[in-house]
Amino acid sequence: MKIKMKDGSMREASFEEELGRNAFRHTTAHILAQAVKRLYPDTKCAIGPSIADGFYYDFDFTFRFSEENFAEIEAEMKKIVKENLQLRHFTLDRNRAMQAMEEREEPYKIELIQDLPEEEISFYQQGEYLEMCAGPHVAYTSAIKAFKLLSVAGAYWRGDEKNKMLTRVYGTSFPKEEMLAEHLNRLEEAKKRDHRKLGKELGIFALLDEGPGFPFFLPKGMVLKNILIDYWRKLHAREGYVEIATPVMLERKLWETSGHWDHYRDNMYTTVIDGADFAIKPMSCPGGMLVYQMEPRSYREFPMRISELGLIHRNEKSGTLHGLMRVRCCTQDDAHIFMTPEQIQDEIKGVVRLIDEVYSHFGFRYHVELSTRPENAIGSDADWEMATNGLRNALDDLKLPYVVNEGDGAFYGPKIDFHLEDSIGRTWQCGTIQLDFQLPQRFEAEYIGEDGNKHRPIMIHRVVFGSIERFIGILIEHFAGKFPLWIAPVQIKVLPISDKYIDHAKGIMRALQQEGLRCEMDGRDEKIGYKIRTAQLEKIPYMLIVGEKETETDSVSVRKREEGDLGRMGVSQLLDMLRAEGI
RNA sequence: GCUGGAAUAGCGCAGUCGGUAGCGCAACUGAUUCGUAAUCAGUAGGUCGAGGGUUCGAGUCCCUUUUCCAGCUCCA
Repeated sequence: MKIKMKDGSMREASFEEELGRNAFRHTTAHILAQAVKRLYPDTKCAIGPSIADGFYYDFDFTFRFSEENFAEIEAEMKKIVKENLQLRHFTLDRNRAMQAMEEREEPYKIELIQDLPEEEISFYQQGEYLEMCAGPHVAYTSAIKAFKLLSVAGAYWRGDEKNKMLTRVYGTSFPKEEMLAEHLNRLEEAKKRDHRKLGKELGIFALLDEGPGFPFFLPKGMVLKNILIDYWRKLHAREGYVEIATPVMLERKLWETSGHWDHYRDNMYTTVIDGADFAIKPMSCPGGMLVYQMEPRSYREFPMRISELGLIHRNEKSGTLHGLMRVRCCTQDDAHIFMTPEQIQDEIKGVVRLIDEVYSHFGFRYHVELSTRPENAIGSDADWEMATNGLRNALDDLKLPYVVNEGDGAFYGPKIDFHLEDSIGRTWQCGTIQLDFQLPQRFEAEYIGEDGNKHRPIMIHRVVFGSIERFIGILIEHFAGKFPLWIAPVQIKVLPISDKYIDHAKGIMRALQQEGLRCEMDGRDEKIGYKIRTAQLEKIPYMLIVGEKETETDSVSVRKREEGDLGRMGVSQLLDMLRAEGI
């Protein structure tokens, strides 16, 4: 494909390359806008970029727009493609650009021009349609062979909730019909992995009207949660952490000292006890500080790694809740590390390695972001710079690629975030490492240094899972509910062929339970095919079929979730096989 | 929180023009005793999310509200 760049030059790029794909989708967005203007000339256009899997365009319609309008627009878009319009690129100086947009009565474009620094403003024109746009674009509209409008939603003008809400139309496009069909199919498949659907089907968790955003963990979910916690405790003991638990609810004065009462008030649940204000903790750090403060501390204790599985509550806005991924109450696998300035680099690196070990263990791919000072920050510029550099240097030392998120840090310090992907490619922050100079200062924390003088410790907040709830959500989608043996809530189901073999089946089940395996039996009066079907739908890793032959020879027929029938074997042979897989 | 959509049996869904709620699976009972993804028959199950209104009559129309879904904003 030929691509027309902003500077007027032409480049060759295929759809497989980001440049080509973005130009392709971006051009489709222009075709959408052109069709909309033809059909509903009073509509005002805002912006229409390409995104990961397609494109969108924000419009200000004069009527109630809905998906029912899609057919009409898609028909008009097809016409525009067929007309094979050339995309002409040119620039206008600020005055003429302004004039052109005023003539066309495009108030959003005018606002954009006012904020643009350039003197020469880039435009693309296709047929009668003129768009102020930095491009790049494909050369002719006929390149867009396959496209589809997907959904419509509200979006604030310039992403600011104080601004007017516009109507965003999402769509996608491909050079071939088959590619579009394949993409739509993939979206359907992804929906089947949705942790909210699977979490319900597999009996892992529930969200009820009585507790919006407060998940109920069902027996199988609790098994999963406890396995993750066991794994986590083992790792942290190995890494030299000590574990504490601090109260869920603490007095207002503590939150005033920590700064949360001023900076996090809207998100905290509060109550009154004996006339005093209390807040349910939205994070565990202030409680952790109190533990640090209980005794005089020495540099000899450093680095002091104190972990806590903290049950935290945050009053998240109703519209932001999302299954287990975004909840109002969750368990953070928190830890606070107190140290000397010299220990910063090594400690951060240690935590990064730990997080990498855990994510790799589950087979996750992740990306790292460094978030810098936000607007509502507390603390001096110098502290922020030192803290930010500390994180940056550690990442550079480890040669870990990362993107910088300007202004996205916590109010008390910068952070490194680890993001994991869900089934449809949305990413969720899980692990985070935050360097904090503020809290030790606010609590006037101290330690006695080698020189015998008092010093202020440096503090790291860090989580590996992030929230265990969110991590479980990611796990469900990552494995599509087919958990590996070691975390499967039910590892084995024994299926007697008829009730004549129930006694033998029960014996097998008990023997495996004695070995610490999570094992159930399906003793219903059903045919074996039906029991297998049920167990497969429950996504249980191993099924043991027990009938006449097995009872006579004291064996089991093993069926594996993915591979099917593995043949007959004795229980000890089965155990060897399971141990080799990891249980 | 904002914009738009949705809510009917445990789950997945149908319900026409406003006329007294149905299907499949699951559950339960009985028959069946079976070899790697659904045996057959029967039974029971619903203040149609909640509250108000219009009407002779509301699952259906109107208002309020709760929750969920998509996106925005915000965030682990």
